[in-house]
Amino acid sequence: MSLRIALLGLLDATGPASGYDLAKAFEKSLNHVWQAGHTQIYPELVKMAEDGLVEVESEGARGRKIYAITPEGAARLHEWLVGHEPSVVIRSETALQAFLLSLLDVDDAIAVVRRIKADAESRLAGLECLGSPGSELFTGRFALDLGLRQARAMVDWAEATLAVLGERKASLQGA
Amino acid sequence: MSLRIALLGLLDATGPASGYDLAKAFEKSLNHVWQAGHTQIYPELVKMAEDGLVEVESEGARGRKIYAITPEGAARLHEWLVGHEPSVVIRSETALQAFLLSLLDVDDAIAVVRRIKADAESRLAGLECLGSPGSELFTGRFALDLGLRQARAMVDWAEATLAVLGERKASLQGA
DNA sequence: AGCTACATGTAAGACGTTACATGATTTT
DNA sequence: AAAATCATGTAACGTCTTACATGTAGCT
Repeated sequence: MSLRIALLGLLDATGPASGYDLAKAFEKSLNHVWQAGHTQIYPELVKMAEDGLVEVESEGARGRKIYAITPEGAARLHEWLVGHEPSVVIRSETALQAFLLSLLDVDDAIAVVRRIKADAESRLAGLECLGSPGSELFTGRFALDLGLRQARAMVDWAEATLAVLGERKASLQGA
Repeated sequence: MSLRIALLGLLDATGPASGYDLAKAFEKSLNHVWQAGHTQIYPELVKMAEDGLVEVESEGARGRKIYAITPEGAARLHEWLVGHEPSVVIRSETALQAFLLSLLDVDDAIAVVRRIKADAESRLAGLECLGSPGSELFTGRFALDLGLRQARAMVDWAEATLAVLGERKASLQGA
């Protein structure tokens, strides 16, 4: 369902586009929010066209098909955005690592948390770059801000956790 | 793959347990980290037993089967925890809503963000409750801290966004 | 006798990833 | 002429959800 919403949202925000364009848009603007490759996007667009949410506006060179959102599609999009209940389906491998951290000895745990921290920092840097002046964000300024806050929360967690693990290590060595 | 890890982690941390027990454990301790119902857990345990990662230690009343982690399973768990590269597969419906917020008029946007805020606050309250003294957290203190930070980041984002939207609304009315 | 909690499973379908496959146009 | 990019698709497989299905034990 949400893949449909993401596609409708992109079509609504940026105007008609091909599946190829939409796949590119996922890569460069939506990727910190939702992920999808072309193998998922192409069949979905066909189904959405069957359901009257989008239509092939024109066909270009190399079999290029330009899809446009229909009024029905726009209505569904609006409905979802306004009416969707926040459902927190969390499935984070990093959080799972964090959950099981106490099963590791201190040195392993420190190594794991350092890796998580480095990853979060590079993600943070990437997002900061996206938001820097000059970069065009047709939409998604709010989502970028959310992404930044979440990445910072992860970095902060890693730092706090490293501090705790460092203390634990020191007290073990003292013993 | 990660479902296996979560199950191995629970078995390693708390000792032998039935599929039923593990499903309960998911509900009450892992649910803010990974989610899985019994229909996913039971078949997975069978496959894991075939792969030698767990074994049926004993059978109790009502067809109850107690699974225990094998040395092989413990080795795989350790390997994953230490070696797993952080892969950020983000698929957050809330972030998608945030991304498309500018497609809504200001009042709708405010309503959506308020709902997100309320949801994040109740999640935060639930986590704070889990962490309160007296509650037994056999493992997962670090994951709880991470969850708290992420929930707080969401609440902060909602507040900041509401402030921006409020200003936007005021300037529209002034015009 | 009926209700609740325990305990396990199957099956259909939605959603997602990886690998495979094809061909047109543009650039080097 | 070769390579890169554009552009679309299918198939197999794995994961996850929802609905269905079954039976036991304890409590009231």
